[in-house]
Amino acid sequence: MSAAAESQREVLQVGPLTILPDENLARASGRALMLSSRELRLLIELARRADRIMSREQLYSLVWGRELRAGDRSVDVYVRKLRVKLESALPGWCFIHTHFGFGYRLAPEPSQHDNGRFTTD
Amino acid sequence: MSAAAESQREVLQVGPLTILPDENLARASGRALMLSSRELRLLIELARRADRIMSREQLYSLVWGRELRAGDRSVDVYVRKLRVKLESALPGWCFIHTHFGFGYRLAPEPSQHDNGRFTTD
DNA sequence: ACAAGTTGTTCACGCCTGTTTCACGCGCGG
DNA sequence: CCGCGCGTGAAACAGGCGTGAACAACTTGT
Repeated sequence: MSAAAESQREVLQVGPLTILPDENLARASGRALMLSSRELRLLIELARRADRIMSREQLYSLVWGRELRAGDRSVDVYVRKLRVKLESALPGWCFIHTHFGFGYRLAPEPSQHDNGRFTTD
Repeated sequence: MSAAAESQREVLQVGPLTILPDENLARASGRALMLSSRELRLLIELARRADRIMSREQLYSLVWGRELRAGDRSVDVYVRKLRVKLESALPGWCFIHTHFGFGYRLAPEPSQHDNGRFTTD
């Protein structure tokens, strides 16, 4: 890889999360996360479409590279693995939000998930 | 993703509300709302005819895809659910207005509950 | 090649959310 | 004051999703 390719390196910033796909690495407030290959890949694909709802079919296709079979819960399982590690690394933050019947959405939010209740005082 | 496909996407703007039917998502001042399938669908159909009075029969037909049966209060129930979540996300705004005997109308208005209402105990 | 640890996949149980329906009471309009 | 439309809470039901664990596949060290 040349210096030109280096300058193109993708850097995904999601709140206190920094994801470097080309380095196979994600950092939480600077500290490297210990993610497996699939976990990181899922986080990357979620982060590339941050704040957008991604269906299980889309995520499976992006991460596993093939079509999701009916009844396959792989995405759910890896979403959980990610949630556990992210919660462990950044307590008080909520990143992966479930949209019932649709899929998941990545967005950095404080644990108070009372969607839109602000004290403007 | 081409620019052509992107330009076809429906975007409904209702005051501080942004509704993206193709993404199954609605935002309040940029923040994603947590709406169920039916709630979102109802909001979409209301927003597509914003500022127009929609009868329960019309709304039910658009959202549920079949004819409203006599005595069915489903539309009322979901209007309430939407009102609660919208009020929670955007305090001080009133979006769904009741037209007695006719139906509902979606329009962004500041909540002006100071017009002559007092508690006489 | 074998053992041990790690990662990936599948399964089943049950909670929790969403949907439908019902009932009660208030309010609007006549 | 009366009647019906509407607001509202909650029960009942269904199924999507969270979760732990067993099992398989892969990696690493000796």
